[in-house]
Amino acid sequence: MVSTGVASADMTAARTPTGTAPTRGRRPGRSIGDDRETAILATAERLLGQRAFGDISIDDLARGAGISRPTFYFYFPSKDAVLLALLDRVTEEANAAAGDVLDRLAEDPRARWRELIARFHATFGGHRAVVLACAQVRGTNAEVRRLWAEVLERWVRAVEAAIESERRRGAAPDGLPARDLAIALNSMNERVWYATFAGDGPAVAERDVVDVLLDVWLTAIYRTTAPPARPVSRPG
Amino acid sequence: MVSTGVASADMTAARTPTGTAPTRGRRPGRSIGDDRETAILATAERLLGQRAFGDISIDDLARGAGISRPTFYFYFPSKDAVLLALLDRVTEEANAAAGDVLDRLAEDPRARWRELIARFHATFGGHRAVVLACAQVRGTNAEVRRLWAEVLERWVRAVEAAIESERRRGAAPDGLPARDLAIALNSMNERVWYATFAGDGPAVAERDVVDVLLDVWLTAIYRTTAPPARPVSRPG
DNA sequence: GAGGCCAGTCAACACGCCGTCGAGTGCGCT
DNA sequence: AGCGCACTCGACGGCGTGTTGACTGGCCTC
Repeated sequence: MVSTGVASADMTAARTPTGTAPTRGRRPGRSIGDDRETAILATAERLLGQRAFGDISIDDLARGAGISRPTFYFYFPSKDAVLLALLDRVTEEANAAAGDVLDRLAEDPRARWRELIARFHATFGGHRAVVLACAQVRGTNAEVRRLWAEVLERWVRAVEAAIESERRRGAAPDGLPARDLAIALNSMNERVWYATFAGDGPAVAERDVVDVLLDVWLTAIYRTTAPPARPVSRPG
Repeated sequence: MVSTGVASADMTAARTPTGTAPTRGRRPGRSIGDDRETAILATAERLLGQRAFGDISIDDLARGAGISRPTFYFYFPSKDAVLLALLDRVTEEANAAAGDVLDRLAEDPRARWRELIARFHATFGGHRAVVLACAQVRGTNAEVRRLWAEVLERWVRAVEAAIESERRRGAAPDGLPARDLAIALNSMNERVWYATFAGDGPAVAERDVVDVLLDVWLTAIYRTTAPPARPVSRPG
């Protein structure tokens, strides 16, 4: 019943209400607004490293970017929109980092799964302030929740397909529906990383977290921590 | 740097600043204040079923309990303290529901682990509004975060001990440090339940969630979904 | 080169919620 | 009769938010 209503992907674009490309056409190069916008983004990521998202006011963001509070609204419709833009950059980076490792599982399953988890770990760890802030406001902000659900769905589908592929080639046994398994494993990673980066409550040491997650993934998918690289020849 | 400072377990007790038992001594039975207090709690849990915690004002809580806003502060120091009291009741119920199943694992490991997970599921599902609200504000409220970390630590320790016990009796193979494994599995459950109850993003169907979690637990701990009830006789 | 449009800017306002203060009321005990 | 305490609330000050309306200066058109 919170009702977000309209709000769509253009939440980050306050200016140029026309559907055309922003700030392009008349002025070929960068307008002054681009500088301000990136300044706000930079200020936000810097401030997030120092205090919680809720303790950062719009005035802080504006002052940090060298503008007044009303001017902030010229660039972003709300504080949350800034975080959304930051999250967008991180998830894109994560997607790029993941690459096509899942297509090359048969080469060496254990090594490839580890590569996947390690790359996500590196990406999130490199922007932990943003990731933590998003996890914190996901509860209160429908837009962040929606965007996160979208990227998670994408990763779940990729893992689901990979599990099914491994089952088809005989490397992984049948069992849980691949989608359910993919959801459970992705969920585990998310929560474990959060605890590790946040450092509150029971957490796995940052040094060990990739191998711990990998172990659970492998046993859940293959029932062993040493899955075969080539199809097993079934007797009969 | 948010600095909670003093804040301790007495966050829920605003009245009777003396260290003695609250409202006891002069009046033997229940004072009118007890009614108000439970009315606030009941209003909070009811309202949480309708809208998010952040969209509930202290005035809403007060009006719902038939008192004015300032009077609310006589009973609770803040809105968060109400949620904390609610969470306290739920975790106590969960602890009670868990009982001693972990001490009876050897009888029938699969059945006992399933019982444990199913009981937690039932408890959380019965108070999903409270659980969801806590997950949402854990990011912004240090007290909720601390309390949740405490109860999680307790469960992690219990599971860790159970895993080590299963390894000692030869039912479970060695592998990851038991504590890391316990953290990963508990984290998974928390996040998966959250998604299932919240219904946003990729989630396991509520009907299946216990069996999905169970499967991952068993494979991670035993490398099989059918762990032995009695010690295996090792060759040699 | 006069006119206008438009990106960009901010002082000032209205709103909502929060936490507190100080002034009450009525009951029970002395 | 009178003190004390559980309990109550009107009213205030503060903070952060989002909006309004007016202002500047560059560039483009006629």
